[in-house]
Amino acid sequence: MKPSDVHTLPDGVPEALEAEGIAEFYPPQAAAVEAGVADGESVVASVPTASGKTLIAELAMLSAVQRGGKALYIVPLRALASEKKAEFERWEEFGIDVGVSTGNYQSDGEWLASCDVIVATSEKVDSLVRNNAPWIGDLTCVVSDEVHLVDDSGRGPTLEVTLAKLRKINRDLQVVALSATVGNADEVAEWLDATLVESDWRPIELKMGVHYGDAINFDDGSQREVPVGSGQKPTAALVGDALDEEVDGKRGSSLVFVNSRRNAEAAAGRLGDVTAKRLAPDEQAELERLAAEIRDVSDTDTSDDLADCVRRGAAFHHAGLASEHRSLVEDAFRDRLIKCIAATPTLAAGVNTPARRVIVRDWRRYDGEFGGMRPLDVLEVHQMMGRAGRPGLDPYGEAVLLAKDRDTMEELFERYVWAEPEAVRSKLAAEPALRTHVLATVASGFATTREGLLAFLDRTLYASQTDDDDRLAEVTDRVLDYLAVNDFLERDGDSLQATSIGHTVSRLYLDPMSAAEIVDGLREGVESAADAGSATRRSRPSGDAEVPADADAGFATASDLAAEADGDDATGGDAEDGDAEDGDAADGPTVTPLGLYHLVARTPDMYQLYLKSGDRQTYEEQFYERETEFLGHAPSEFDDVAFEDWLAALKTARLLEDWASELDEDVITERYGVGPGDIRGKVDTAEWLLGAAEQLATELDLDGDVVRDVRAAKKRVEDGVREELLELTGVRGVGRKRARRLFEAGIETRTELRDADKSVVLGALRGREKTAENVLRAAGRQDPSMDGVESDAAASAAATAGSDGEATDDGGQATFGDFS
DNA sequence: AATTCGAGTCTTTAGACAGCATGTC
DNA sequence: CTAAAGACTCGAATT
Repeated sequence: MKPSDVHTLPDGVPEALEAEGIAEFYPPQAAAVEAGVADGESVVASVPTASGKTLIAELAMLSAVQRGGKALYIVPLRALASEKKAEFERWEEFGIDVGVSTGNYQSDGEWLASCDVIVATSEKVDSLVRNNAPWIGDLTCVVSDEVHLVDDSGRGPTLEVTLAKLRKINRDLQVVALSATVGNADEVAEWLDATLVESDWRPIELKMGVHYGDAINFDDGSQREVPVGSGQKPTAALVGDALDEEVDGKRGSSLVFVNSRRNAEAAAGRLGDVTAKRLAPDEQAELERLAAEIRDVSDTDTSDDLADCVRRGAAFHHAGLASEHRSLVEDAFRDRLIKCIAATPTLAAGVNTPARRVIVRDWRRYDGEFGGMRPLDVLEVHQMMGRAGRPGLDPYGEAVLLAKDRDTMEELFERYVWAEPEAVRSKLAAEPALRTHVLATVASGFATTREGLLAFLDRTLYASQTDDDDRLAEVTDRVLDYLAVNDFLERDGDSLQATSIGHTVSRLYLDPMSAAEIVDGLREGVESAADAGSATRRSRPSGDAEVPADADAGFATASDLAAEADGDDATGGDAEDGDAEDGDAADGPTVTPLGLYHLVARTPDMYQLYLKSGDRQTYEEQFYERETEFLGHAPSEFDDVAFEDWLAALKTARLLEDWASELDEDVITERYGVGPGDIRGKVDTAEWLLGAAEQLATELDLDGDVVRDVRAAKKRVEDGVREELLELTGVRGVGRKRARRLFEAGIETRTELRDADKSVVLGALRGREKTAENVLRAAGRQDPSMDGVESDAAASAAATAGSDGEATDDGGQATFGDFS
């Protein structure tokens, strides 16, 4: 069967597909067409990665649009949303408009309504449904990519409930679910009333095997000699071997999966030795350029280490990388410039990065709940192995596990090579998942009674998988109690209704538990502010009498210590603000940024930082020093679990405070043991939660000061600056660094900037004319031209002094970058 | 005397969605 | 009930 056999596509599309080289459909694609994907029929396609799933989705969506409909493509990751959008945009010449909607980025709302195909994350779709996006009702076709993720306890329930809601809104909705090969695709198909298309077929052969001794033993019985030199690690031997084998003049790249970030970095460092020896001269030059670009992304150790690997042809990849790092590495690997990536599972789930050889080095991963190292799921290992084989480059892909003895080899064959993937099971019947979805379901009118709610939940995968209806009802009742107690819902006899605040929580996409924590915390903040100066102090354990009872002394000690220890003064100033306000509580707030950061950090919506050894003591001390700033009730220090959580949240809050005190990225990454990507993640989440807190405070009509404090704390974390720079960072083109330099040069407000002496502005911005002109224009200056203006010496001196070490450190690079 | 090597011990441990309204150095 | 790699530490051997 071929594209022109499908008569439901828009004119020209079959020809375009054939022009792309699709002379004949792959067997799973043909099966899907026979099942009616292009005729509006629902289909579940459970097929290996890279076997043409996307085309199945495209056939469904394009034919749906041709019939006058509208299609939605649901992805699990934001990065995949942009990838898919770019892919679908090639249909624009046939009149198909493509839009994206994620938390990060979204096409204009009105345009979205006019789009034919919309790509969005599952959470975003859920949110759009909650907020009654007008176009949801127009959908005729929904594609759910990677549906097997309904098995995920954190995010699976969202996908499940969202699909149920979409199907309820439009009874004739065509659902196309794309899944990795799983143990029970039939159950998924049954749930969605869809035809199942199941296949093991791959366009590129995948050889799976286990390396043991001096050879890879493949599943087809063949062997490949890969001797491990003395003092050499098997991984290095395998990477080198792949690179030495040329097929059509193309050398083999490798992907190595390991179980921790640290292992990824260490392995990449070692593998750099292997790749560096095998680079062509032109590649070396190219890699040097790439390394410089990577180093430029962020001034941190992670960035430097990555650059060092990359210049030798290897790289590591994990969630601690800045997103720019990630895409630079991914792109260079796809362009075959980087020969080998050592990665954590980020890469297995993310954007498409195929390699000739995939090495699953670590097949066990630490799991705290399990209490040790736990073998990875078959599904997960298969996902990694599925990355083997680059279409058009490799005749086959090789996926290799490592065994150090014969027994392990047998076990690995048994456990992964021959094994069927696990069945996917719904995780909906857990309290945290239901808490949020029950509220949303009631708030957006999908159910108005307990029975209606249960009837709706009966449309989920969970219900179709369980025989025990009581369990769901039982958890639902517990959740309803919780929501009623916290005033998110009202129960009147049998009927359920969301309160005004309940609606807000649902709309803001908050976990109700986060909302309850935030509301409690803010209320307490207001009360203690009203309670001028007599902020309640918690009692200390008896041995701690030497800690000054006076708040001012306590803060001074804290900040002095911090400043001394780090050799910079950024923390000091912030604590001083606290001093002034705390000492004069009669007309100042007792709601400090740290208090707010801590409040949002201990919410279930914020992913906690891990307390390392020594951290416990550090943050316990800070707990007592900053005690008055916390909003809400601190747990007793004898309640070990709760207290530790509180301290972990304090660590997160301190990170945010440091960021909002203009501490340099490298200092923060070092102090908290995180990567640049983690800082961005924390800051993003805090921004979102503080934005939600602001709206909750407004909605509850809390004291105006609190709203103002929340907004200021949010702005500070958003821009990464202290209070006094907020006005300057409001100017386009002025971020935390430039604002500080301008401030040091005596320019403190937008007006002062607009009317400032040009030479002072130029000096403060390190003599970069173009930048200075843009900044002045953004500030509203009529004649921003810098022609013939000389840098003011005092201003440029002040600017460099303000950012000391860093100026000498990257000065050369910054100038260099300026010319490009 | 400084440096290197190695055995034994200690420490640490993956990932990442969401509101709203626009733009870093 | 469960692991393993890397970082660190300390002491001995080497240069």
